[in-house]
Amino acid sequence: MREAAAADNRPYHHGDLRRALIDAARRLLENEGPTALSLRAVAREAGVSPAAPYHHFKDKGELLDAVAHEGWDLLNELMTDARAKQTSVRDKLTALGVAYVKFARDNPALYRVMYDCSRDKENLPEHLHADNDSAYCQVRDTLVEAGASPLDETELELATTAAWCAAHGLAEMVAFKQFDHLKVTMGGEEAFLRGVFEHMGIFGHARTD
Amino acid sequence: MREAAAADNRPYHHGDLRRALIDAARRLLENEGPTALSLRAVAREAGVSPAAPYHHFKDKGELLDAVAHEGWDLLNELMTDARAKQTSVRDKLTALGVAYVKFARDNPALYRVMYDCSRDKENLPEHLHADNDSAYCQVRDTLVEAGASPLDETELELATTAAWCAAHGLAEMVAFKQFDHLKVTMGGEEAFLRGVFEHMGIFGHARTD
DNA sequence: AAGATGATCTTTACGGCGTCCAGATTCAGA
DNA sequence: TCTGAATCTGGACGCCGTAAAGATCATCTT
Repeated sequence: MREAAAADNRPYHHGDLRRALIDAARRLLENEGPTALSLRAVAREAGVSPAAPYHHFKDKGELLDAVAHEGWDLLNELMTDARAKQTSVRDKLTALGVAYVKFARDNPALYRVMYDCSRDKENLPEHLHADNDSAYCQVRDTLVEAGASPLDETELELATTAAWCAAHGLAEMVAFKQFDHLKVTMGGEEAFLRGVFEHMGIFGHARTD
Repeated sequence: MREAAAADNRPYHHGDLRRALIDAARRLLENEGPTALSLRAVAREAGVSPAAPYHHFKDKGELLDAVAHEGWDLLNELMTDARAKQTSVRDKLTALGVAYVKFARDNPALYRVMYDCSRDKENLPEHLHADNDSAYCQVRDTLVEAGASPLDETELELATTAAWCAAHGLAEMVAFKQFDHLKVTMGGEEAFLRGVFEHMGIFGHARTD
């Protein structure tokens, strides 16, 4: 049986160290925050030497990219679920926005890694627009679904982008605790989030003016 | 003549090192990007030993706070000017938003420092809400100025926050070059920015529905 | 005027970081 | 079984943030 004991399968040499490193990174991220996420700490957490990760990632940035990718995958799943639970288009859009912000609230450190922060990357990963189930594409498709007025390509991209900006901005402000008091004044987080989105362009296409 | 040569006045000991350090930091930030902004590099740039800054700042974070504060001051000035140039309330709001995003585009590294990034601060500085000429207060006051419908306190704060989120989200997406192509399709940056803001809640108060 | 005082700056040092390199170990195919 | 490649370790380098101890210099007291 080798070492394929129970849950952890490490088929050869160390095992799937790449996987183990990503998991260790996410564990550290949750428990210690983004600043604690050094390559050495990840290796330590995974139980290997500081140089071991270099056989699986070109450098620290590539490990963070891998972690970020899993973050995006998780976000996409949550948004897919949130969208599927609603029937009306308007509710779908709101649910997408609320799910986005809640994800950022529940995984602030992971969210930060997803948007780079601290490295000086200049671009977001390409899969955000490419993958069909990506957050971006889901918002865009829902806007198409709404399509009372037939939107041209530029207008559609503009609306999607606007919604994304709104959600991202709100997510960061929530992370910075910019309005914990508003949440209570307005009767809970859900109501608050809906209130902000009402103010913003997620529903821009549905405006009557 | 000592060292009080020509333009640079260092009246005693070294001179106003605190000022020199902040300037050096901003210079590095512009020329080398945020990752290059180490405390040692700043000291080097200012021509002092690595430990010298500790007589003027508690730690690296406090230096960054000082740099960030100047960034906010600059942003506030730009927004004051932009607002003053317009007469109609609607134009004022748009001008505020456009000025905000342009500031972030022109000073991406500084903008990052202002929103922390990389340290795990959990809050934004308090002066953002306290100072009367702050970006936040200017948007809020302009919304009050608009005040066709009398807004209650919560509603006002909500609208201001929504506008801030929108602008911040857009600013970050612009920094990530998420739609350089949209800018050209829509005939320039100005038109693009206005287009996005049209989609968002800066004008939420003016909606007819 | 002279000496004391305290602020400012330098030197040195420590541990942690990202990364590279040389060697050891282990797997896979001939 | 032998060989070569993949994987991991140990050690090293230069950078980082920060602390402590000594040097320098403006200012204050007398």
